[in-house]
Amino acid sequence: MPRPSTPLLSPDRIRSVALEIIDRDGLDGLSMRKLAASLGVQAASLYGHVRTKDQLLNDVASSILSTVDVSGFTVDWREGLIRCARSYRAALSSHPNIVPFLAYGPAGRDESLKRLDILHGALVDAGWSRREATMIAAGLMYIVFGSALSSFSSGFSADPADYSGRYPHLDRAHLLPGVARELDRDSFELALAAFVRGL
Amino acid sequence: MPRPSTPLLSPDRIRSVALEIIDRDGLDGLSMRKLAASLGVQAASLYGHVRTKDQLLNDVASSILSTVDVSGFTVDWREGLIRCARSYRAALSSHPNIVPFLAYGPAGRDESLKRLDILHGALVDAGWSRREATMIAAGLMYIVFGSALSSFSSGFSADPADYSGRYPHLDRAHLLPGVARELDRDSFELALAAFVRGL
DNA sequence: CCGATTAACCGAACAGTGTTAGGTTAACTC
DNA sequence: GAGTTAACCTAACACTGTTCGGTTAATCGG
Repeated sequence: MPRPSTPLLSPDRIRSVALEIIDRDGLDGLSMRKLAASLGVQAASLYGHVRTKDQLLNDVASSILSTVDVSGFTVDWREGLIRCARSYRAALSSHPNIVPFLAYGPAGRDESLKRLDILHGALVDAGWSRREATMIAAGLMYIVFGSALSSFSSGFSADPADYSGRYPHLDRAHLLPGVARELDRDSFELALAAFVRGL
Repeated sequence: MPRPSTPLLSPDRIRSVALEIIDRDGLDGLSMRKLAASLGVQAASLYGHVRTKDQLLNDVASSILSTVDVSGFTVDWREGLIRCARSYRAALSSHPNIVPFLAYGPAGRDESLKRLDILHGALVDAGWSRREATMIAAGLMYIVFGSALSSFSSGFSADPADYSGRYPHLDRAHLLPGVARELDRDSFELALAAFVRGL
């Protein structure tokens, strides 16, 4: 195929289809050839619009992080922290398969830094020292990313035989998958509430 | 080379050299061929001792998690939580490059479940309901894994130009790499203390 | 002590990966 | 209408994890 009359590809379309594949098939399920096929194109053509796969994943991640809302600091800083954390978690947990990728790179994504900047400023305005503000923001991210990994409750087997006898206190762990979603949410809320209250 | 007089490979040696490579070259720096070369052997030979690369990584991860100490619950549960979390973090932060791998799989690693079982049991003994114990353990893992990702302070650039102007409150973020280690530790301690105090 | 079996390693290959170089043609610009 | 640019292509490179079939040494049974 030579140059088509109307372009088949655009950075936006590439990103959005890439995210669809990641959501459906997981992070390892995304290959440049597969992505190209979904776009009706050959793999090499992608490189006219995207510098590298890693960069593409960064862009996808940024587009997700850009939905995070940190505008809730008008009330008070505790409530602001809680709203910010909830928004972060909501963004990540709607695309859980990309979270392992976030675990790799530095947090130097622009969308992430912008929100961190606002968070940091609001905490300083509320009377915390700069160093304290940094640590509090870090702690909040620990809880957000830790819960987004959700390598906890959703990682349990549905087979009772995997636990009975071997782990005396986990004899009901096989029930976890059925309620993993709400348990994850409740665990997040508990951790968040305890953290903010304990500050 | 035919069968050598004394075997060159053993699961232990493979695991230990694999971990060396991961610590030195990162998670992506480990390939079966490179691992084999470091062991003075061809890649195919590894498969007589290891089922698959994924399984090998799981074994390496388990060997790290097996160093986590959860025996500190004799005092009281708050102190027990703190000691357990510190031990977990120490284990992970001494091999940070393997943490992204942990973000992938389910938490169904035996070494992890054994310690979770003890933690859960101790919390129930301390008077928490089973559900509360599960959520508290989850929250603790959030903080441990979130901080182990350390995609926070160690992910900042050392170039002031990356921040000045663009992020008004992060104008000293370029100083972070120099103090990242202690700042990460202090942030972890702050988050941990706040979480436990807030329960 | 000898024969059969098993264990440990190797070479070569397969299918798949990200990425690049060079070619072809349509659309746009002057 | 000629020249340039942009968008796609085919083909290839150097990798990846993994498997198959072969070769030889160590080990075990009689």
